[in-house]
Amino acid sequence: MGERLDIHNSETPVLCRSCEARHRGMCGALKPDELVEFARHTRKERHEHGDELIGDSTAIHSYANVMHGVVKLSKVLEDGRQQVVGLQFAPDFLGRLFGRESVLTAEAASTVDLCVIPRPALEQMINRTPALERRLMQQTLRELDEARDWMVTLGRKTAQEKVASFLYLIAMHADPAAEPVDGVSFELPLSRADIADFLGLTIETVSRQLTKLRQLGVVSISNNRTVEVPDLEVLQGLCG
Amino acid sequence: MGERLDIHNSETPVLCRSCEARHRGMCGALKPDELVEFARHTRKERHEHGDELIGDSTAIHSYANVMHGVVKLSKVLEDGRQQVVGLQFAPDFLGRLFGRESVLTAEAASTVDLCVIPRPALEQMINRTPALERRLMQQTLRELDEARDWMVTLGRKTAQEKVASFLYLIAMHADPAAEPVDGVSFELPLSRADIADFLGLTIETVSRQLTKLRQLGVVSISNNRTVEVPDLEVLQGLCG
DNA sequence: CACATTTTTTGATCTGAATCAAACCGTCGC
DNA sequence: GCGACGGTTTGATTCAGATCAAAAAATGTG
Repeated sequence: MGERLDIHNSETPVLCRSCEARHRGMCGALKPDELVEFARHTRKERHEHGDELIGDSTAIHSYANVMHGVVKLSKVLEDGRQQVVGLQFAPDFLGRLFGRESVLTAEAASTVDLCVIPRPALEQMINRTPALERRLMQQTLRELDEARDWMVTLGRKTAQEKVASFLYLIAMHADPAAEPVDGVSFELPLSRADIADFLGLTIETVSRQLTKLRQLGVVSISNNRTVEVPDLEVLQGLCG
Repeated sequence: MGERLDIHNSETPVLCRSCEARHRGMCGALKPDELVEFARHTRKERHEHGDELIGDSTAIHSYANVMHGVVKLSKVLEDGRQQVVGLQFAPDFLGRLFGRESVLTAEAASTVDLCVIPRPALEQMINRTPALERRLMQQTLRELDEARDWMVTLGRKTAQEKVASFLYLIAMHADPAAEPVDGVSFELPLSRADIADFLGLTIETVSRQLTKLRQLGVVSISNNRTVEVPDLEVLQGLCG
């Protein structure tokens, strides 16, 4: 667990020092010299809300770490029906390893800072650094767990439970340290339309359920975006 | 692609010679001597339809390859609502790598043959054999892709499309070589109740939609289990 | 084989969420 | 300040799929 010993090492690239990926993300697997090598290939990119980061069926030329913001992963049926299949927060890894082309669309749900690395550079690094591959494996397994949890929500929960589950998910990501006992406050990273696409509902139903949760005193919402949850345990109780 | 050159090598363990995992599964990553080493730790197990292979919230002591049959992965909410979150066919890998305890239930959906390996043995092998870890990574990524595809089905498709998608999924697994142009015939590995839990529907709705597909001439079903699809392309067209 | 049990199908009715429609509310530019 | 415009909320109605109920078919059993 001595991974942080080198934080004050002058060799650590400046940009990496405050990066979440360095601590909790994939770069935590890298030794100082490996990190320097890694940073030689990366570039920082800022994207605004709505920007498409990866297009469906486009060739995969690069990967990235989410440094800040929220990325929305989604799929669409030919007739336009859309389903959000994942949300990525800092310090998640972005991109489909070993894939020929992307099978989904990635879009900036908020202002997003990415640390982008070209595909060949990362793949060489993975081949040389087992610890890095292991980290990425663990993140992939976590994403699989999350996807399966969400399948339960999509397949078996009521609209009310879905909306509560969504708020709970965001609350936990906004403040991962929060105990369910505490109250928390956070900004919704998604519009009602995106929330609906995440939950397999319509905009109207999402709105109605939010209203209902407000009436129950489970949450209060200001400016359509700022959510306050006085008691996370109550919210959790409504998740089904 | 010379992986099969050693098939006639007398060193290849007898049980492995006809095993799908040896060819398309994780054991394809092993060199002959590694395979021998691997086989020293494994045991073959047969389970009957309905047997619980892994219990929710139980410690993970071993992993396995599915040699034959279908395994159903599912999750339940406290009040008993159930969602099937995955199906594993030969030669899929079974078990949550690096996890402390299982977050789901695995159950034999048919008679299932497993090649079981104790957790420490596999983990040591992974640490010594990068190619093995890579294979498992690829399988995990594939499972993640499948989970996300299924999220679209659960969140955005109609009952008819869900049932068609399920039949199409099974048809493709029953005969992976089949072109969508051909017709195929296969046995359903799941009961109506399991299908309903997979699709987020009720038994009655599944039954009604199957009847409707039969009336449309898209499938014909005998003995409740044997399905014939005269034209896979038509079925695919109904998947949404 | 007859009988009991489980699984599946079919039918009638109900309901939660979708759809259709309109009002409301920032906020942005002029 | 005003109107225009996207996003959100609220209301009325419809409908797909759930629920309740029972018949029919498959499966097991002495």
